[in-house]
Amino acid sequence: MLELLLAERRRVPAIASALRLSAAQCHVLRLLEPGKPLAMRRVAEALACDASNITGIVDRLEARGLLERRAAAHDRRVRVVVITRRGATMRARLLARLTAPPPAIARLSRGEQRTLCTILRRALPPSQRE
Amino acid sequence: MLELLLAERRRVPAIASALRLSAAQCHVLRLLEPGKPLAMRRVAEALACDASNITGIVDRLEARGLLERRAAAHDRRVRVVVITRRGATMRARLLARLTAPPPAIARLSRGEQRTLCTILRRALPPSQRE
DNA sequence: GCACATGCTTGAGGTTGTCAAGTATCGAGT
DNA sequence: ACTCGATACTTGACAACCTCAAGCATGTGC
Repeated sequence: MLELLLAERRRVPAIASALRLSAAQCHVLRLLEPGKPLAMRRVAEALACDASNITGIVDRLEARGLLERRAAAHDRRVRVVVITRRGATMRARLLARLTAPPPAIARLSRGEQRTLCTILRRALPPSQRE
Repeated sequence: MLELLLAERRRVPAIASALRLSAAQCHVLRLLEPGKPLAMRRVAEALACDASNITGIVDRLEARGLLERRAAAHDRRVRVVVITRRGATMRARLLARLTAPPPAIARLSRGEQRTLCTILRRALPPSQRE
């Protein structure tokens, strides 16, 4: 019944292409809080895809100067990824558009939005609460 | 805030690959109610992508015997797509899994599920109500 | 030190997506 | 009837994403 709501799925690629990004690149940028390096392994887990995939995605983001690869101090096998200044401003623009309520939500009343929020928050596993 | 809930996005590809399908192929199958031919143009609109894309997707679904291309009676330019018997059973299995409540929803109480339903239903444009 | 696991990269192969160009058909205006 | 423009589909070239298998460097446990 409500899986129809997943028609919202089109929104992410649309926002992405407006910023000259792809959906996968958006997810990586979203993960990278400025100043917080992240091992590529963690990125692969977050995207739930093969590690070899991340190599290419990070390659393209790095080529555009949005992030950097660095060596990890504790383990020389792992490469961490850090967002650059340019990447951070891009990320801010991205997040602004992602969190802007889509038209489907805007159609709801203020009260409905609030109850929707609290219900959905309860549906999230406790680890992911922000 | 609740765009985090779109982490559910991973569910469709997962269900798809379990049935040896891809996400795009799932969407096409979902569109094709048995006995109701659909012009490829309409499929492209529903998927919000280029028409040339549909050619390949339909090619692969047709090669697996899940649907058929036919000529349209009223306009010889258009090709309509019809789901086959095999495609219909595949579609039934697909829909069963898609509409099954994901774990995030199952965590909610019965009453919360009901109010969630009614709110989301109001968020859908009236044309899409089922 | 050795065997094994782990993190990343590379290469091949398949699917999805874009765009541009081409063919066939339709519809309207002349 | 004829032409012109729009529409429906296909094809080809190219890029991105995805998986798998293989390879290299590094850590870890015996």
